[in-house]
Formats: sequence, structure tokens, C-alpha cells
Amino acid sequence: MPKVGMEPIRRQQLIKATMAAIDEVGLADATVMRIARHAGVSAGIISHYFGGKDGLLEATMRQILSDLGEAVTARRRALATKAPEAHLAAIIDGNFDRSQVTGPVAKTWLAFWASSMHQPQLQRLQQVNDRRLYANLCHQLRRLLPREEARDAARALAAMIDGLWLRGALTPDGLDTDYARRQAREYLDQLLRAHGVATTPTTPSPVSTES
Amino acid sequence: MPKVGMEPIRRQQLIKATMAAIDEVGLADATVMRIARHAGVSAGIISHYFGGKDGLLEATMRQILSDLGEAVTARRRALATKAPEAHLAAIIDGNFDRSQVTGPVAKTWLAFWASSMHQPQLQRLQQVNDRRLYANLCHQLRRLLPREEARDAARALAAMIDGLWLRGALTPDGLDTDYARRQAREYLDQLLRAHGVATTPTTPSPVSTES
DNA sequence: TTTTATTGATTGAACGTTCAATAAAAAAAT
DNA sequence: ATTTTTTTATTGAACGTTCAATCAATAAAA
Repeated sequence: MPKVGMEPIRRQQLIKATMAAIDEVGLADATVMRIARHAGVSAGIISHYFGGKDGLLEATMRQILSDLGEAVTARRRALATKAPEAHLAAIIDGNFDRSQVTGPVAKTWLAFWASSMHQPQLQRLQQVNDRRLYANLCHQLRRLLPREEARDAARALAAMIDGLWLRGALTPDGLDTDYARRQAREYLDQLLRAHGVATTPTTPSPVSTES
Repeated sequence: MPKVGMEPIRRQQLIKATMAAIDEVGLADATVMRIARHAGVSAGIISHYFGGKDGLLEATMRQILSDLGEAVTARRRALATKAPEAHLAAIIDGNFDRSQVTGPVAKTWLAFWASSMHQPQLQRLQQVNDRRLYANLCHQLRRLLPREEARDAARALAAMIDGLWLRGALTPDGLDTDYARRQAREYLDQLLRAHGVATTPTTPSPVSTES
């Protein structure tokens, strides 16, 4: 069945299959054979396109991270305003896009999160992402609060986002995205009000991205 | 070297060694040989006392969970007051005892957290723990807030605790327990103030438990 | 001498990787 | 248009490694 130019297609297929396999049986039991079966190809092809299993796993994490970054920036680009409150809300909403598409993404994300503690390659990726979230939040909060308060607020908000998301991922029924978004936004309002910032009741932004 | 009555000693040794091994190389590479080496015994002994590797892993998670429960109830028993605010603060503090002892506990906890998504045995344990935290928080908050608000607040506070703890576990330098505690308590104050509850500035409770 | 605890070589299963073989498409030749 | 050649994509059996579990042998205590 060899047509020319299969590389990008196969890579995408295999990355998707990796998430499906991890969703199904977890990272520990996501063997190359199982992944290959999900993609409808043979096991050998993984080494051919990704140099080995590790390469595929890293590529999968990269994909998830870039999708997440894209989800955030897309929502922020769509804003007509420069108001920090609106951008903060967009960052929150974007971060709950992780689970928007499917459960597989959420489970894969958590699996990588755990294994990033001992795999330097993955740890680097995870830290870049963490710092990006913190920096985004901090930069916007800095326009509303003094330096130290902005930092604390950013750390707290980041923790709240991760906590909501994490608890959602572990719930058998999956994450209730809308509820999580509401909770995070409500926390943001509380945070600002506690520091004496007048709260603009943020308009619920549209749920869909361009995808 | 067989003395009589080694069972409880060996079990404890092996559970501790399991955490050490997971801390060192992660759950995926924590082989029975490596765990046994940490405990200074042979690999075969694991099957003898725990029926297999899975049994040891489950026992290790049980140990962590019961330690956590103990840390919370100990702090609550030490309280002279019945004030909900004080009990909530004690629950928060107790939950950050997870990382009190060592980094190994935190990493082991996260590793189990991730794999509990696909191991029914571990999933049950994790859900019991989750529900206990939620129920504790909810019960105390219920004395200060209306039903629905108490529920939302409990979920949010639980998410904040988990989020702070999770981000701490992933930080290379480990969790700054005092900072996390302060953040969580500050959030609790915000939460109560936002619902019109007068905040009693809680005295920082003693750090040590009876161990 | 009996009981209890422990060892460590062995076994069989499972895994990721490799690579010669294959098959289909594309390009070249007829 | 057909046939032949070349290129590209893919397979799957074989290989070497690693792991958890087993169990007969052993050694210390009772």
C-alpha cells in the first residue's frame, strides 16, 4: 500500500494511536504492538518513523503541549479587548481545552506528568509548559496587582487550574469542563476582589475554537 | 539469619524500600530486584510476604493513605475547639504532611495516582481517599455555609490542595510545605470572606505530630 | 531435630528493535 | 499504452534482553 508522502500521515496516526492505547490500558501497558494495532499498522513502523518507542512518546507529549498552547493563544487572539481580566479568563478557558477533545488526551497528559519526574526529556517539556502558564498568568495579574501579590496569585491560580483538571482526570466520568471553568473563573474573581480590584463580570466566551 | 517473627519487620522494610526505589527511578523501573536491594534482602522474599509485586505495591499505597489519614485526624484531635475554621485549617495542614517526611512519599503518591486510572485495585483506594477529603471539608463548611455553597467550596478547596501539592511534587526542589500551607489557608479565608463569614485569624498550628 | 526464614539460579513470558523480504506505487523505457 | 525498472513504504519473524515468579536448597533459630 505504499503511496508517496506517507510520513506526516503515519506520524499523526501513530501519535493518535498512542493516546488511544494509553487511554485504554495506561502507559505501562501501552506496548508498541498495541499502539501499532490501534493505528492499523505493524510494530516495526514505529522505529522507522520515530527511531523507537521513546521517540514516539516524546512526540506525543510535544503534540499535546503544542495543542494546549494553541488553544490558549487562539482564545486570546480572538479577544477584542486588552483588559487583563478577559485575558486571564481566556487563559483559564484555554487550559480546559486539554480535556475538550477527548478523555484519551487527559489520561495521556497525566501519565506523562507522572513519568516526567524521572525522564529528563519529558521533564524539560513539562517545565517549559508550567513556566508558560505561570508567566502568562503573572504578566496579566501584574497589570492589576503589585509584584508580590501578582506572583502569589499566579501560583495559586495555576494550582487551582491543575487541581481541578487533575481531579477531573481521575473521576471515572471524566471532567465536567464547564463546571471546572466556572470554578476557576469564580476563584479569579474572588482573588481580584480580595485585592480590591473591581470585578468586570466576564462574558462567557464562546466554547468552540477554530480547530 | 532467620529469627522468628520477621514478618512485620520485613513488610515494613519492603514498603519503605518500594518508596525509595520509586523515588529513585520511578514506578516503571522499580523492579523487584531493585526494591529488594534497597531493603537488603533477596528478590524472592517479596512474593513470599506479599504474594507478588502487585501485592507489595498495593500495600505501599495503603500505607501512604493510612499515614495521611492519621496525619489529619491527629491534628484534629489535638484541637481544643470545635470551631469549623480550626478544623478546616487542620485538614489542610494534615494534607501537606504527605510531603512532610520525605520526597519519596510524594513521588510514590503521584506515581500511584497516575496508575490508579487503569488499576481497579488502586483506583478504589484512591477514590476512598478522595471522598474522605471531600466529605471532611464539606462537613465543616456546611456549618458555615448553605448546602450548595459548601459543596462548591469543598470541591474548590480540595482542588487547591491537590493542585498545590501536585505542583510541589513536580518541582525539582520539592514542595515548600509552609508556603503551600499558607496559600491554602489564605484561599480558605478568601472563600469564607466571599460568603460573608467573619474570618477568625487562625493561629498557625504546631508543625510536629506525634509521629 | 524440627521449624522458620531466606536465598538465588532457573523458567517462561513479554518486550523493543532489527532487517531481509515483499509489495505497491512512481518513473522510465519500450 | 504497456512493460520494465526504480523507489518507497511496510511487514513480520527472529533476536537479545529484561522481568516476575518459582522452588529446591540452605542456614539459622527454637
